[in-house]
Amino acid sequence: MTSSPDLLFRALADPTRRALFERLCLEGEQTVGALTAEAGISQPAVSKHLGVLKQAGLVHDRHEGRQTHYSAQQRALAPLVDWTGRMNRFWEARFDDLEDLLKRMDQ
Amino acid sequence: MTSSPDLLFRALADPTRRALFERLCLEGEQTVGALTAEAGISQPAVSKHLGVLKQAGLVHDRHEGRQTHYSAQQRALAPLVDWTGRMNRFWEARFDDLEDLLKRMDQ
DNA sequence: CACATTCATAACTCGATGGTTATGAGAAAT
DNA sequence: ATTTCTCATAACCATCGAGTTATGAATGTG
Repeated sequence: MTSSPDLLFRALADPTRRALFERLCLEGEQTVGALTAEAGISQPAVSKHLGVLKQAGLVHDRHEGRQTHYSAQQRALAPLVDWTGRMNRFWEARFDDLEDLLKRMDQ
Repeated sequence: MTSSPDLLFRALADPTRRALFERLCLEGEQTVGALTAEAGISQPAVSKHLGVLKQAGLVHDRHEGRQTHYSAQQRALAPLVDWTGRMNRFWEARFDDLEDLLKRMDQ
């Protein structure tokens, strides 16, 4: 039972994969060939990385003729944002508590 | 030159490590012994994970007598939040462009 | 001092993972 | 029909990483 943040963190842990995702985010849809041209690794390696990203829901593929276009699915980052939010909420909560404490001590 | 988000993603990619960090975030400072008691793995394994988290700046350790207390450094998540923000900003930008386009088409 | 406790490090094992080359499937071009 | 192009998959290899046990260093305790 691999939870949702787990797949995301694992997929984005690899720098090559993150670079691919960033390119798709910043430059929009790209073919495998275009991605391979700048990735510095072989085409099969790129395809495998794209497969991992796809399984994590981070990218979407569209087949057109004999080439495949990949695009970023930024919505998939939501669980990641939620997670960091949950981890920070408690920091803020404690901060608020501290503020309250200081206020009460001040009176 | 491992960049900042890289260390963070890699550190948080492991579920055991993420669980440790979550515990420190939610329950506050803990000794290695306390963490080991619930981690389901050996003490050396926990120590190693804490070492990785520490190197990523996600936790801070405080030595007191013969035990070490670890606590979460939630501020370290900032680069991660920034990164997701950068990846999403473009999504919003495109969304805005689309909205603009639709408005212009409407007139 | 001798012993116990707490943690970190060393040495090792083993499965996961990222890379490669080879090849096949499908679509386009000649 | 044959060839070419684009991508995915298979098979393999090397490295990495997470776990283990064993042990040492440092601190407290009898």
